[in-house]
Amino acid sequence: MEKSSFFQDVYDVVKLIPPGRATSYGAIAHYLGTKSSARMVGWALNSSYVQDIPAHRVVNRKGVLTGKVYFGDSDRMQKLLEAEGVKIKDNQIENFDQIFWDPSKELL
DNA sequence: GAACTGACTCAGC
DNA sequence: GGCTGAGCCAGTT
Repeated sequence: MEKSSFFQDVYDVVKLIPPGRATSYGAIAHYLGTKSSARMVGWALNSSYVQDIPAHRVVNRKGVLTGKVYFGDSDRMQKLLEAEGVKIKDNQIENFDQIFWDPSKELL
């Protein structure tokens, strides 16, 4: 972990996401300084789903649970979010604008 | 060591 | 207004 991995930065930010909140790949990528690498953010989680990363709090810019299928069960990601008070409608987060957590603003 | 891929995002048509 | 194409970086093959 001492290795300066772009992934490690992603994990750290995702872990800092408070319960009941969610962020987007682009927001994390922007916080890291590279808005263009939004794909890497999601991919980072895919490569490290085995770790204690609350990846269920990370969704795409539309608030859709794009990676829910990677959790093994399609409903697993949704239930995790609902357990935190996040409303999910058709695999999409309701009031996403309200629960949206921007690391570049919250963490500063 | 080079090519491919990948849970996204933006812009153009 | 919805779909397609191109771009991004780093890990995997």
